[in-house]
Amino acid sequence: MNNFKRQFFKDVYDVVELIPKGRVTSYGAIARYLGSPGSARTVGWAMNAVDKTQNLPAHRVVNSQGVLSGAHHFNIENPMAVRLQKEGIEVINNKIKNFKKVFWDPNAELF
DNA sequence: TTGCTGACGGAGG
DNA sequence: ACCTCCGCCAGCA
Repeated sequence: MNNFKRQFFKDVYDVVELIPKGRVTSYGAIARYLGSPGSARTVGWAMNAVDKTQNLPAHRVVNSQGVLSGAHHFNIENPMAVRLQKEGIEVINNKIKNFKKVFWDPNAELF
């Protein structure tokens, strides 16, 4: 059980690392890919636990609406929105424009 | 153990 | 487009 949790976290990080530059995915998509469609919040929790120590593109993970719901967890000097815009993603009012186009679904791209 | 919180998601109104 | 409610799973006091 405890081992399962470890694996779940590890898988989350692995999937996040696989997100291509200029693309984004959602917490729910990751959770679903890992076989726990109801664990979207846990995915967010995992991100919060790792972003301080690891170098993970957590800015490429948003909610299902394309909103940067976790932007306030990033360093003010290096905001989530700016990081995304540097990768060519349009962010307007804390929300990703053309979300469907830049959306990267691990369930479809991976297998 | 209980209850509250939260980087969520979907269904309704 | 906006707001609410409910289900979900860990962490924490």
